[in-house]
Order: sequence, then structure tokens, then C-alpha cells
Amino acid sequence: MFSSWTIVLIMPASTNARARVRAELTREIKEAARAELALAGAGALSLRAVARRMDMVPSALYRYFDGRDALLTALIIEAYQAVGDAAEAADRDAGPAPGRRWMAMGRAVRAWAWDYPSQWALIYGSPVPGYQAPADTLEAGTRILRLLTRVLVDTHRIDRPTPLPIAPAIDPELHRWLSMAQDVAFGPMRDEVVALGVVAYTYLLGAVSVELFGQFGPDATPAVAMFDAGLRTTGLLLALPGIAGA
Amino acid sequence: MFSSWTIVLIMPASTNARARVRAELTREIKEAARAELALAGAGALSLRAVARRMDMVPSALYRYFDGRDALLTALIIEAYQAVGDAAEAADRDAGPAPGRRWMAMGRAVRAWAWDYPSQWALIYGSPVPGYQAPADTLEAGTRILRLLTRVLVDTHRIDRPTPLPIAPAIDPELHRWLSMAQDVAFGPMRDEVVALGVVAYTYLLGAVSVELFGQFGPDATPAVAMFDAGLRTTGLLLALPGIAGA
DNA sequence: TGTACATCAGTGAACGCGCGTTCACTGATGTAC
DNA sequence: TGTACATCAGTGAACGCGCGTTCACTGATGTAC
Repeated sequence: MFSSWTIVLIMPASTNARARVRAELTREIKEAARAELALAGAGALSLRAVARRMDMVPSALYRYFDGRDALLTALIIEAYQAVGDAAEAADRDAGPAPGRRWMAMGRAVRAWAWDYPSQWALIYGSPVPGYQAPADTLEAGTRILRLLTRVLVDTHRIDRPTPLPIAPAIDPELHRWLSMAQDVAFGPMRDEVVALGVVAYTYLLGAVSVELFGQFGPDATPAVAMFDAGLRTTGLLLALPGIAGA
Repeated sequence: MFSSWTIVLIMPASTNARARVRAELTREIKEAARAELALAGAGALSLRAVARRMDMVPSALYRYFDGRDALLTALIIEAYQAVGDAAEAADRDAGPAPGRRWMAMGRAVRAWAWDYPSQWALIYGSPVPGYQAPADTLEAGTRILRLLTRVLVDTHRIDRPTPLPIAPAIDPELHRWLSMAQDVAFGPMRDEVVALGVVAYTYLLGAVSVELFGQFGPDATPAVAMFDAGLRTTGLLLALPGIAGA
């Protein structure tokens, strides 16, 4: 609903009824596609099924999307945006303590994944065979990582180093790789902090997927407590102030 | 190649030629199916495509497997076994130090995943829509977890506690969940150790998938150094002796 | 050792279904004068 | 305000392809006597 309002608001006043219907239908098609996604999975997303759900003829969809892959791309970008929005909102509401912020955004990411499992699988599951993501999706894909950076940057300003409980050794090869990561998502921070940031980010995505995809076994109960404990451990690893009680 | 020998050796001496051909063809069908898996993904694995690859008619495959799902199940079980074998072999060759054993098995798991990415996706990627894994796959799916337990058990014997650098707080709900995990895969160990063991296991699976599935971005180079650093960090977290130089 | 029979592997045709994409078309909505 | 024209949405048929699974069958291999 939020996004439909956005579309309405950003349209110029001269927009005619046809354009407004078009925007609304575009939104509905994506909604129908998400419903299909949940049934069939990304690899088997079928334009004809989406069209049936819309009570349209399959060829009509080509007025809105260039084909199956274009529709998939739109869904991927919006999924990245949605999970990014959820994480950012949680961060905003968490107060200033970095530890609390990290816990809040991690929990929000997990909650979003359980609300929209097929969309989580779409962006963080196995790649869709035969689908090549265009460059548009990349910027959207780094939002959580950049959010983590914002959490880290106050704690680990390069001019005022906070001690770390466990610091991984940095050899030249790792240093090169970390420099690249710094360019993409992290600011000027010590190699040790960037490395632990990557570990924390990797852990977050991995913990959500492992639990959601059922790799603890099919009869394993959802483990909020375990997820929290792991998240807190990575927060302690990053020496985030306020993590202990979060 | 190893598995074909195994099949031959465990057959009784009275086995006739027909049974031997059957075992060999069963093996070849699975091999062809793995090749198809790499092209199309698990969701789109096609019996007809496998048959074409075997120069057989599709219906002939029903002499060997009850259908598409039965074939998938066989592939899943063998993939779990293969990655388990790789991890166990690495562990065996790593010497006695728990730190070195953990590094060795983690690296072996990552190497196997890069050797057989479609098989990794089959067992640790998003679930195949419409496919329900039978109980047979479960025991195979816990092998890596149980291997980690064997690494942990000497370091953290319950009667001779080793201090942990970071110990997550254990509340009653977490305690209940951890008791269940202990029953499935871990032996009698302190809750803190089991919790960190789950964190380490989760991290291992997550780190391999995040890198393999390209979630660091498409132009990110494979990051052995980063993977090693993360693995070493979890080893330090678990206080595994010998981890520093491994 | 030889023969009659049972078992099994693989064939080929068919059923009934799905898919993405193209194309010429109808009819409604919007625009310019 | 009214009319001629352009734009656009959606239709329906078609192309050429894919799929899993069933079934009656042929012919080869193995078994029992």
C-alpha cells in the first residue's frame, strides 16, 4: 500500500486516468507474480499463470513487462527494497546504542524473511538458473550491508579505535579483498573491523536462510532464542556498545 | 568412481550380470541427472532430459526410479554423503588439534561446494517447490553437524570446562531449544558450547552459500582469505586449541 | 546339457497438460485543432 | 464544444516447443527342471 501511494504522489498533476490505471495495474501484476512465486518458486514463475490470476490473456502482460525476465527483475529489486526498508525502520526505532541497533535490524530482517519466504529465497536463495541479474539489482542488494556500516562507523571510527575481543589476523591477500569491500559498502575503517563486519553480515544472512530453508531439520521449531543468541554473539564480536542487554 | 567400486564390492558373489548392469546404469542415470541439475536447477530437473542424455526413452527410467521425486531424493542423499565424506576426510588428515580440524573441514566443505555448486544448491539452497524430502535424507543432513561435535567434544568435556572468550547468555527458552539440538547432534556439553557450536555451523553454511550464490556482488572475487578469516574467528569463539596458526 | 518358462529392460505411441512469445486485430481513451 | 486522428490496452489464435507418466509390446537374459 505504501508503494502505491508513493507512485501516486510522485506523478505530475497532469497525469491522466490512463496512466494512473496503468500504474495500478503494474502494481497488481507484480502482486500476482509474488503470489505465484510463493507457489512455484522463482525458476518456475510462469507468465501465463500470472495472467490467469489477473484474468487477462498472457500476451496482455507484454504491455507492462518485456517478458518473464523483466518481471523477475522488478520483483528482485522490490524485494531488496522491502527488506532494506524493514531493516532501516527497525534501526531508526532502536535508539542510538549500536548494540541495540544491530539486534533490531537483524530481528527485522529475520521477521521479514518469515513473512515473505519466497521473496527471501528469490534474493538470498540459490540463483535462478538461466536468469542473469542486470546491474539495477546490485545497488539495491547492498543496502543491508551499508546499513551495518552505519551502525559500525561510530563505534569504530578510524581515529578512535575501540578494542575488539577477537581480532582476526590480516594477511596481504585478505587486506586486498577487504579494500574492495570497503569501496563498495564500508567506509574508512580498520581492516579488522571490516573483516568482522563481513563475518557479521554473512552470519546474519546465513542464520536466516539456514533456519528458513529448514536445514536444522524439518521438525526443528523456529528458534527466535537461538537466532537472538547468535546475533548477540556477533554484536559482542564487533564490540558494539549496549549489546549485552539488547 | 569411488561409489561405483563400493557398489561392486558389496554385492554378493552370486550376483549375475543383469544385476551388475543394473547397478551400473543406476549410477549412470544419477550421473546424467547431476549434469542436468547443473544446467536447469533442481526445480526444473527433467526426466526426459536425463533420458535424452542416456540415449534412452523416458519411460525406461521408470525401471530404475519411481519418478522424478525419487530421483531427486537419491541425488540429495548422495550429495549429503559426498560433502560429508569430503569433510570427514579433511578432518582425518588434519592431525589432532581441534583448531586445525575445524579449519580443515570448513575449507573442505567450501571446496566441495565450489566443485559441485548445483549439488550444494540442491541440499543447502532454497527448497525445491513442491518437493517434500522423505525421512531418509535427514540422517544424511546432520553429518557435518555431528562432525563438528566430534571436534568440540574433547575441548569442551562437561567435566573439564574450557573458558570461552564470549559466552552468550542462556535463558530458559534457549535452553529448551539447545536441549533438542543436543539430542539430535551434540553430546553432553554445556549450553554455551552447544549454542556457539550452532553459531559456528550456521556461519559455515552461510559463508559458503553467500559467497557461492554471489551475494557479495557479481564482480566480487572468490575470497578464500576472507572465508578463512571468518572460519578462524568462529574457531577462536569456540576456544579451539591450535586455531591461531591454522 | 537342453529345453520351457519366467523375469526383466527397453521401446514407441499416446494422453493431457504446460510454457513464452509473436502477430494482426478491435475498441476504447486521450489529444490537437 | 465538436470532430478527426493518434495512441494505447487487451484479445484470440497460433507457433513450436516442453513436460511426467501410462501402457501394451518385443526381445533378450536368467532359472528350474
